[in-house]
Amino acid sequence: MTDLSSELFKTIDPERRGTTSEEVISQLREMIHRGDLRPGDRLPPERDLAKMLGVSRPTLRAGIRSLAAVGVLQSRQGAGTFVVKADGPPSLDSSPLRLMASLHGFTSAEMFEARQALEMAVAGLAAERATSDQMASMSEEVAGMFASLDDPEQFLIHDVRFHQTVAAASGNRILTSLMNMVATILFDTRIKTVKRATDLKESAEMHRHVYRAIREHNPEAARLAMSAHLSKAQRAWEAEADVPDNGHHAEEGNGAGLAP
Amino acid sequence: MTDLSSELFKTIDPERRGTTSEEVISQLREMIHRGDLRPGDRLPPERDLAKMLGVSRPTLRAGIRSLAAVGVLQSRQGAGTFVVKADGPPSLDSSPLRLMASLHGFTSAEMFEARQALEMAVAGLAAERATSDQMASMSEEVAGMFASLDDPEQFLIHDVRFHQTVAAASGNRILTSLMNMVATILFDTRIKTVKRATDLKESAEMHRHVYRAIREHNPEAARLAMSAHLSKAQRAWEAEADVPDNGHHAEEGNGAGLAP
DNA sequence: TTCGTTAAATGGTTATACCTTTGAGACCGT
DNA sequence: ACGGTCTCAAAGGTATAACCATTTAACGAA
Repeated sequence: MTDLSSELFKTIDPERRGTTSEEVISQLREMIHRGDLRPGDRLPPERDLAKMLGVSRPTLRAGIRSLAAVGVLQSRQGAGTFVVKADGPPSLDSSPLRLMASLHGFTSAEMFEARQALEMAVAGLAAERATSDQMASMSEEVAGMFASLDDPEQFLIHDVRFHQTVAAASGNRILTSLMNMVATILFDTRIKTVKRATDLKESAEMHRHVYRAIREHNPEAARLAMSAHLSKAQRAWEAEADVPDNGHHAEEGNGAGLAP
Repeated sequence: MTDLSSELFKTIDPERRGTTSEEVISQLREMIHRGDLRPGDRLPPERDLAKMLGVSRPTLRAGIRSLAAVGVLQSRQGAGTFVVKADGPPSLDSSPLRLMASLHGFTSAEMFEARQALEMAVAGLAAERATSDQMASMSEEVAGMFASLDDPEQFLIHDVRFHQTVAAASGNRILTSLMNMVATILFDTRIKTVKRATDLKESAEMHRHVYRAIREHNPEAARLAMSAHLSKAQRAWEAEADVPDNGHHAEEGNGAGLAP
């Protein structure tokens, strides 16, 4: 089975029973899966844990570091190593995606499109499930946008919070995580675009349309409103950044790079 | 700006200029962003690279390990450390998501829903952009399914390949990666379900509907066909696994856990 | 030429020592 | 008795050095 899996997917060889540090990773993952380690828990000191697992401290540290790199563990010098706290919306680290964007030369257009797809899905679900509290939060953020038409930075804060509220209202934390992952990467870009934005009012209006569709429990309308909003945002960015629309799967260099 | 970002997103403190190993990670990321390191390239030996960066070998290894954990680098004993090759569809490691599923108690329902949303988006895009070659591949896989109605494992292979072909045809590698990430997690589940599947013919038919919609360049039809297919698949799994449908955002324990 | 052997290169592991930060308890002054 | 400061143990971070295991390729014998 696992062999079949490795043929079809490029998975990172689980349970290879090969290197020692991979064994450590497996052990720690087991502890988490079994529930021995719960969010917020503190791991035993490295020196002790190393003895328990029968490995040297550097090897243990290698395993811990791998888990820390993917956002599962977090080490604080002098304090200890903790299982990451699960408060609020869970968040996947976006640096892997960021690196992959550099490696494969992802274009901003692709990023925007991915975000649009995710936000549309999330908006549709939110229209089906949003609680009145969540809708109230959305309304507040929209109001905040209208109140910050002359303060781009403040506007952006309400903007982001609105989208996160919608995501939360979707009730699907996986889609929420993925959306945040992509949105985080586009954030740096947005903060620059918004600075000189001249159409904040229109943007606020479009957010209001999304909110209304969700309030009306109209998924399709919510999807369309969200789509329109993001398309507009993308066009605004492209116009400002002077980036030619080079089709969908651009394979030329990364002229429209993502990193500053 | 970065401060603002850390308030809104839970990002892993970039550029903290704090610990040495983080500095190493930044350096390596810079090299990749700048293009000094390209996919498939081999890094200098650890001993040399450590001297170049002015750090000790364990510290350098810590940085390398972090990057390897997120799938950017890959070390092979005796051979060297390489920047991951970018052939075929790029793939994000799914273990972070897997771990997060355990930590937060994600339900299979959420996983299915996320997959459905991603596959729908991808199918819609594929209907707009699929080349004739890609459509030919899809057709082949569908034919393969019909030819394997009595061989569940073989059927599943064609099934997976069909979905990957559709994803590739979407022209969006980010959505493709995210989709694979979620699909990988559900794979183990599916391989068990399919074994005793009695409705392979119906499943093949539904795949054919997706294919036809894409061939007709009808995005909406493709989305709906894909949605129908996955809904059916989910219901089949739920029925077989005897998992009660506990609403959308189930917050009770993880009775319908993902790991075996 | 071809195949097997061997040796150098390279990542993986261990051991040990020391530094830096953290956090809490002891201590002292008010 | 209260509060602030100090000190020190604990814990993670880094460095050095040595050795192991695997891979690769060069080398030599058939």
